[in-house]
Amino acid sequence: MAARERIAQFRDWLRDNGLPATPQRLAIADVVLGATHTISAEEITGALTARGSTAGVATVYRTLDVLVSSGLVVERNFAEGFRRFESADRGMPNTQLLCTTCGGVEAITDPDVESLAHRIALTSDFEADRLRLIVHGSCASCRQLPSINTEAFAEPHQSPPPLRSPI
Amino acid sequence: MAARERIAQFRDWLRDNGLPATPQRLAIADVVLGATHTISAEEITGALTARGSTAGVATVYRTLDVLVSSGLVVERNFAEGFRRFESADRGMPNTQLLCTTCGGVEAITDPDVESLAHRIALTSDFEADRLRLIVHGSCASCRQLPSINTEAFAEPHQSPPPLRSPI
DNA sequence: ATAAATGCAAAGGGTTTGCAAAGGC
DNA sequence: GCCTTTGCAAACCCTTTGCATTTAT
Repeated sequence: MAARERIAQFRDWLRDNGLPATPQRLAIADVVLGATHTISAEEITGALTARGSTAGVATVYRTLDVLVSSGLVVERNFAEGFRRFESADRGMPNTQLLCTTCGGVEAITDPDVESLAHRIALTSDFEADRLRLIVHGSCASCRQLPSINTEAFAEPHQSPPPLRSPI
Repeated sequence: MAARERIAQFRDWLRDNGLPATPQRLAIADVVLGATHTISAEEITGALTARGSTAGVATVYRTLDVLVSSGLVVERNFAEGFRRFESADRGMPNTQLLCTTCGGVEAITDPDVESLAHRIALTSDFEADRLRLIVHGSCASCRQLPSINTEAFAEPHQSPPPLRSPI
């Protein structure tokens, strides 16, 4: 598993941001980044005690915030009444944000898209193969420059317009 | 406005199910079904007091359950720490299930797609306009044709490699 | 008349916060 | 040693539940 590398990345990120690499943080990162699936705050504390180390509930939540800030972990909400967390290293872009003004495309990865699509496919007795969420709208740059041309930045802030028409 | 018709529908649904059409229920239905956007439980109580009528918090939540059961209202979760509700009548298809075998297209509407897209757009500082979830895969009919494969993971279609294996 | 809904307040569950003590850099 | 983190518990927020009272049919 690349979990060890990712923990190193977390340690580096902490150092680069002047944050202490406490044993609790590393242990929590180890649990979350090493989990095969999503994991809840409660499950994290359980996994910690199971491996000998411990961390208070507050510390778990605060560390999760740090992990999400570092970009190594993503939060996933299944409307269960609590949140789940998962390593952010899985998945290639499944979502495209298409700016109708500048034609830019931002490809992002969001695990919830996979979950939702899978759930919908199940409901419709459909076997999902590959999927994509397409969102048309206005990117931040175009909204902040209502009348001014987008040449404020030498280069277009995104790729050329999409080749394939949505639908 | 069609809101009045929908309230009549709610009243009918209550009668058909032997449930009393209390003034609180009708008032709450009026607020939710008449709202232009999503609305939270707190906003509902606020709107009620603003129009003279009142309803306890518990009644609001219990009535929301009833409204969702009737199918006239859908719950939407934006991971804000609380829930939002919306009239279920707006919703043109936002999801397409494309069968790569027969080329068939099934268009469906799922409120969660809207919720998810809005959440993603928020995170990316993107203003969503219109959106669509596209799922490529195999429809039920086409999967039953090769009767040798029960279904499970017997032998997945060797078609183009999936962008990512469904969860 | 009767079964159900309401309101109030208290409980509930996940998450956050305040503050003294502990610890990384 | 300074500044941040930790741990504990209380506080918080949204939501649900218990129970006496009110109400629709």
